[in-house]
Amino acid sequence: MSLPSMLFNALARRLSCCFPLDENDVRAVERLCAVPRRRVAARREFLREGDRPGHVHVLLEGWACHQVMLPDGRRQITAFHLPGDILWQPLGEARMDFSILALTPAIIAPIPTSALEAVAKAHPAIATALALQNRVAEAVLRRWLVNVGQRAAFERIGHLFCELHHRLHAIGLAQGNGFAFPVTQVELAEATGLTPVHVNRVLRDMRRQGLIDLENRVLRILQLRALAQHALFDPAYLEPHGHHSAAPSP
Amino acid sequence: MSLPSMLFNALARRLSCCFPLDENDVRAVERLCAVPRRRVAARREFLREGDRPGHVHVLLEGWACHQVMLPDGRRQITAFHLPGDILWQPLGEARMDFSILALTPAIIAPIPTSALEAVAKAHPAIATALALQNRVAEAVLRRWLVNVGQRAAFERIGHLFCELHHRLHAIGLAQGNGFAFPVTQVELAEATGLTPVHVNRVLRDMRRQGLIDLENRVLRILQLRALAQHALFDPAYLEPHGHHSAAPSP
DNA sequence: CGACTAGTTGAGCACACTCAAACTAAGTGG
DNA sequence: CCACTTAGTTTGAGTGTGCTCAACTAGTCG
Repeated sequence: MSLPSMLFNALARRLSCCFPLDENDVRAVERLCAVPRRRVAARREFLREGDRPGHVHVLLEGWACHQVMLPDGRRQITAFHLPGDILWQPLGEARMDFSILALTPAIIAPIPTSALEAVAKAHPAIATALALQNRVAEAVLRRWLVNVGQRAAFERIGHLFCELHHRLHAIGLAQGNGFAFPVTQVELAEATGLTPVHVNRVLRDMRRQGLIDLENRVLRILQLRALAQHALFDPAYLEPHGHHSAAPSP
Repeated sequence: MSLPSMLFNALARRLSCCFPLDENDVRAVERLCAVPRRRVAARREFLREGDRPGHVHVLLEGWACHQVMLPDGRRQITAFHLPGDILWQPLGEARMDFSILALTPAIIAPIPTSALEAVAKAHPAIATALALQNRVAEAVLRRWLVNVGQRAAFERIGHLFCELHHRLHAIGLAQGNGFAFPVTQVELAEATGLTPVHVNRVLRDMRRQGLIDLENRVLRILQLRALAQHALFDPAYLEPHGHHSAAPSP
């Protein structure tokens, strides 16, 4: 709890979850974000597969997601992003292999790649934090694959709820066990590889079991321990510090 | 075809698929790999979830895979790795969130992190190639999620075959449309989120349709175009050069 | 030769899908 | 202000893809 109170900048707050930053680092991050912001409406796809954006895109406010569309219209959401997350970082000639969509009205900081590189060079702690954040994002993606590949519908949704709660809590956006949850059931289905109808039924079951309470875009996890246990959620993959939260499988 | 004939080093060959290396770079990569090799038997899990290995692990010969095990024994393969791939790169205090298993007898080069960093600093092309390889690995992971989340069994397996053919071809390990394929049906099932029984039936159908020929650990794709079309395979995500191989969805 | 691993096939079942129809809430325009 | 639209959620009924359980074959190795 109680993040250092000076951390009003979303990126600095997020990075200091990955690696400790001193006041100097934090100020450098804040300066980095002092660029003309880009405001994006909810449900707008503001970066597209095939694009080659010239800036590092940092999400300062709101939720966003990564998605891949198949030619026949099927759609897979491959990541949810929260304030402080880096949505895309240009690298060489590489094109984006997915699109980015805002899930709420969002505020983006488009940072010149050169500026980020300069700051990373001058502040090793920031460079480390950025690399670790990237590593965690990859671990989350891997976990989603495990989810969709191995788990039943109930577990998939439960695991996703636990993951989001954990991440929101880390950046101070979860009051207790409740938090704003702007994801529709259709999007939840596209993220978990299920159909919207089935997602609805699973949510109904979770409510009946008293595990969650979800209405008006607010999700409250009533029995976090039970939900995590049922979904086989182990937050170790979200911690880049090398602490072990639980013993791995025997 | 015809890779530069001097590229006998698997890592150099792989990296030069991502970004052009000159002779100097190639020699630096070769020196980097001049460390005591680690030989691993087939089916040995040689790096485990929770470990914090001190070296960069490069696969020089053979196949390997990443896998995540759930406490109840379910297992998801999250990546296949081919010669020249980087299996794991230490970063800060981060622990591995998956295990690495050899699928054939394999040869690994454990490279000190500091040595790799020094070479990357002295050879910007190598640094770029490494970053791009990493980016491609992430794109492959994302595609696997799309596969398992959105595609039917036939498409999943077809897509995987197309991906592996493409990657093997790039490093010169596919003669025509045939290549050594050491993956068992059980492993194929664990990679695609299916059961071994169902994988078997899908393979039977593919054979009956004359799409593939798989026996004695050799896979031959008889109708690459047809298979790619049926599996909605678009290799754009495997190319870090920014070329567009096909138009994205309309 | 027995033990083990990998692959193959059959029969029956179930989890999640499809199709279809209400229903609610919020926004829009006449 | 109310009809109308649209997006999101909810429920029912029937279906099918892929799963489970089980048995059997073929190859390999000690």
